[in-house]
Amino acid sequence: MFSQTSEYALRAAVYLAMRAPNPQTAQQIASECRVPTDYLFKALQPLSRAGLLSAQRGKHGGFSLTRDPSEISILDIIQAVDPIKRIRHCPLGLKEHGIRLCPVHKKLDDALCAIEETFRDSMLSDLIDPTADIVPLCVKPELIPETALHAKPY
Amino acid sequence: MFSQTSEYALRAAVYLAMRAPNPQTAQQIASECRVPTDYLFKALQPLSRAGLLSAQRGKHGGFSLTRDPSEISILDIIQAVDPIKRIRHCPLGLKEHGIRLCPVHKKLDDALCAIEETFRDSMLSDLIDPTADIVPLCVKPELIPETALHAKPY
DNA sequence: AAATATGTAGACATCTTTATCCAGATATCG
DNA sequence: CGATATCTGGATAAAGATGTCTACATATTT
Repeated sequence: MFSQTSEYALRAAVYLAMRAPNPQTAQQIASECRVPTDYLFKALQPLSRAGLLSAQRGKHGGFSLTRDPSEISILDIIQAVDPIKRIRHCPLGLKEHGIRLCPVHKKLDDALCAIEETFRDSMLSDLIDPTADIVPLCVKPELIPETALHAKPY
Repeated sequence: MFSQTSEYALRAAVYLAMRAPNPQTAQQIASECRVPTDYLFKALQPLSRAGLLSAQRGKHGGFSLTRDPSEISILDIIQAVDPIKRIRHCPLGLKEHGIRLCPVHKKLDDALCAIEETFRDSMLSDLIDPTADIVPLCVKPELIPETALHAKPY
């Protein structure tokens, strides 16, 4: 339903949010998020192009979010990587009635619309609430390396 | 988001509902629903196997729904053709906490759940309400051949 | 400037989805 | 029974998604 690429991008974004504002290398992200390292670059490229994250080359480089996690939604990530294709015109391409959708496609589009709205209201910060008893990416709090948690930005 | 195959299957199901209980040939369905004829068979096979429609070979054969359109939901069609894959376990495969989902995947699964519920409540009969000013498949009422509309079952 | 750590980009491989083709099975009609 | 209409199922092709590999560009450190 949601593409593998969006799943990867979302994991990475959440991971970066957890460590914001410190940049994290592709190696780190890939390893913690269980994403194939080489493919991760592909998944992050659209996020970079959309201006959601910045990439820094060279030693102490890596990826970091360009905004506060409270200002980036799941929808931002999804739309950048693998946009939800709303149904705007009749998929049968009939011109008898152009814009208005028949009940079938209206229903399908309603579902897509609902997903958009749900994801629009879900900020990365909501997903990493430290008071919750489960932290994202299915890693227990005590498994997150102290060094990473308390790292200072360069 | 939804596969092409489900879209085709849904179109066919709605078309059959509009003409129920008369069987319609793949040719008719394909032509009216704008589905590649040869591919239509593939799309309908899972519906047939799920017992949602029955296929009759030979002259005056064709496909027909096995239940009243008011008792077949969009979800029935979707699940038969291209099931919605709910997120039941952590996609990262970590065993630290098995069943309960972290906030990220919980959110994604909530969206999938909402789709299921919406589609579960949408019956084919709802989509072909003759009092609506738009009939499904984006064909105007007057474009539906009289012969088809008033055909009697064999 | 050289060495090293990192992201970028394009080529390629593999798998899945979508689409096409065709020989065969089966039902109806005359 | 023979001819015709129709669905079935398997082979194959084309396109897109996913995954891997490698040469290269750029930033940091010494």
